[in-house]
Amino acid sequence: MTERQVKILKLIVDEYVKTAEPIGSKSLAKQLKVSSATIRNEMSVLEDLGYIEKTHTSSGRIPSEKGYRYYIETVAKTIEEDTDGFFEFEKIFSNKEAERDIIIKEAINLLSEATNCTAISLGPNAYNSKVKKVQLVQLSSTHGLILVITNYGYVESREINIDQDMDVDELTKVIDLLNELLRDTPISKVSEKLHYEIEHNQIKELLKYRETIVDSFIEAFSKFAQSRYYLTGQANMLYQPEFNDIDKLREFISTIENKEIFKIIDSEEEGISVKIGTENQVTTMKDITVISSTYDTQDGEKGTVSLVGPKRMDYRKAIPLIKYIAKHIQKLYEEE
Amino acid sequence: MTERQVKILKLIVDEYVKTAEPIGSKSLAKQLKVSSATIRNEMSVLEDLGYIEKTHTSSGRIPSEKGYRYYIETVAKTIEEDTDGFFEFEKIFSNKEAERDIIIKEAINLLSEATNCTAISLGPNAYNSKVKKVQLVQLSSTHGLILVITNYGYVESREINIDQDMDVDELTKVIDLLNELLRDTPISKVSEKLHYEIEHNQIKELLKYRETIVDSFIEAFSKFAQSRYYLTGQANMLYQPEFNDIDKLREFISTIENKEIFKIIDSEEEGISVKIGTENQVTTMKDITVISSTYDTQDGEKGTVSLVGPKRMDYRKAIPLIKYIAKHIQKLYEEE
DNA sequence: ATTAGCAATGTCAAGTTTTGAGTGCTAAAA
DNA sequence: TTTTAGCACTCAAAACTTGACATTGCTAAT
Repeated sequence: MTERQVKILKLIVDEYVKTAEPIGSKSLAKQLKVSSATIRNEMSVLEDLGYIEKTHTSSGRIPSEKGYRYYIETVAKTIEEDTDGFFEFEKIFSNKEAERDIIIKEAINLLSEATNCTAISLGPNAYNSKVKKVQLVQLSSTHGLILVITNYGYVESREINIDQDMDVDELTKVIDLLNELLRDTPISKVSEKLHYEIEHNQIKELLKYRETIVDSFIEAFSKFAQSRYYLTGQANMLYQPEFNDIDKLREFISTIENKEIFKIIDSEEEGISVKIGTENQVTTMKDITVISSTYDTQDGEKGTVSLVGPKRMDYRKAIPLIKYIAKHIQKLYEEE
Repeated sequence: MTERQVKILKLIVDEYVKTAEPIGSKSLAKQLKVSSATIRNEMSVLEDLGYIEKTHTSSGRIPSEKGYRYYIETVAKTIEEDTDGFFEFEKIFSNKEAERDIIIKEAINLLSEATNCTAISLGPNAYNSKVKKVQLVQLSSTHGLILVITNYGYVESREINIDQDMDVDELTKVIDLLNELLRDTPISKVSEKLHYEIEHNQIKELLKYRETIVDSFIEAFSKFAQSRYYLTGQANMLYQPEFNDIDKLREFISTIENKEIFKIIDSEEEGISVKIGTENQVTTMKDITVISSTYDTQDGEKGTVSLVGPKRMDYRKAIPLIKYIAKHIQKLYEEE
């Protein structure tokens, strides 16, 4: 590919991303100061090489998947440090007061709005997080609140009734025992461990409260099991011209709701990954691009930030943005 | 209106709800065992009375807003105790283990699915709930977790750093003090109260921790301020034929996202309310029906369950359903 | 009061024409 | 050798035409 051909490919991608219309030779001629005939010749070469394609014999060209791929590899990567216009995001991440989960949600919301795509945050698989502390807070003589706190600082609560025949001091002892027993136990192992201990009668005290306290704890733990994800902005996609066809939209939404994207997002790949169209193995996503970036928590866990949208996506904006967000979420975990 | 005319109106509504197509005289003739000409005469009367209308000169009839209104007042109200087919809902509400919020969410999800409309739950305005307890849980020598628990059992948490120069015993005292000071204070008044006490130097101890603890508390409180609502099922609306026109859909979604419906839902009306089309004062909702029902909590607070969808809605199903759900949510509060 | 019959009306789907943006090729110009 | 002007050709999208169809309103007969 000559330098000029690269330039033309670049322009085609940029323009097509903006307008969603096939690009003709005339419009490029103006920008490159050559005649449209010259552009046509070059386009013909680019088409033979597979970087662009026609929607029909006499239409302008649109980028092919290979074209996007090339664009991303060469063009987008060179501008990755361009964090201009990230002002709104800076504001979100510089808020030292707010809780991490809230900050992440806000960033994901803004990401979706800024790109008109669906944004997804897949938190570190909470199922693997560990118990830091369990606690009983007494609310009244008959009510209490069981709290479970993990090493990521997540809190789950369950209300319980305190029967009259329960002695508060004794309850406290049980909690202390549970704390001792469960500290640093992965959430996924809690249920197993409790049942084991109870069955082997190691802790007679627990038995007495089986029905109430222990079961409530297990309930609270199981909430963590649903891995923490946050998905937003399907409605923003309404404004993408590719979804003027409502059936496409329906298909897309149902793909998302069926959790099919998670197969793609939840991959093992490190760092940033861009899957364009058929590069996603799922057939319903042949016109969809998924960009995701992983981040590491302090504990060797991984989380993911992803963006799902049409192939015709503003990669130039989206890729640096996702890198930026992943980096900052990771920072949030480091500061802990 | 003669009895037969009522019968025809009823059939038109039922049929139109099912098919979304204008109803002609022929199809009704079969069911009523009279000729189509007779039906046409009757239809003509119904049209003069304003209960039905034509989409164009030679089309079948569709119900007008007045027609729906009549249908709801007479037909739907008589079948309100019909709780057949609520099996799935019974299952959700009979789960005594799950937390109230979870049950409500599940019910709202199912409501949206069962009706293909958007469902909204507007919880009792948490801003009016009261502080039941504040608590500090120490996680490590340098970290703590501040917890605020309200009379509805909601928990909000904020992590804080514990500086070395903070004495843990002293911290506990501060918490005790805060507990004493804030118990039963409406959330909305907390910030005000704290600032007042601090400025008037009533509690010198607080001053010292202003930056960290007190501010963290205020943060945690402010989370309650966003009144708790849960909105779901916009995607289900994709399957309503009225939204085959994507612009209508866009308009609808943006109405919802702009929180305009809350103006309508959050009304003072008691019990169930059905607003059809232009009965909603918002112009963008002239083709939309909103059904809502309030429920009471034990504390004289009110919550709302609502359903937003096209005017052509299955009122026969939706109205009893919403009544049923509101009733059961109210029960959840009573059992507390 | 009901019905059969029929002209009139407007939608929808299918087919046709027109328009215009865009291409590919060729031959001349640079 | 590269670039360009010119022109015939292609196809999609928009505009228009047509005919089939459902449905109405009316009239006159039952």
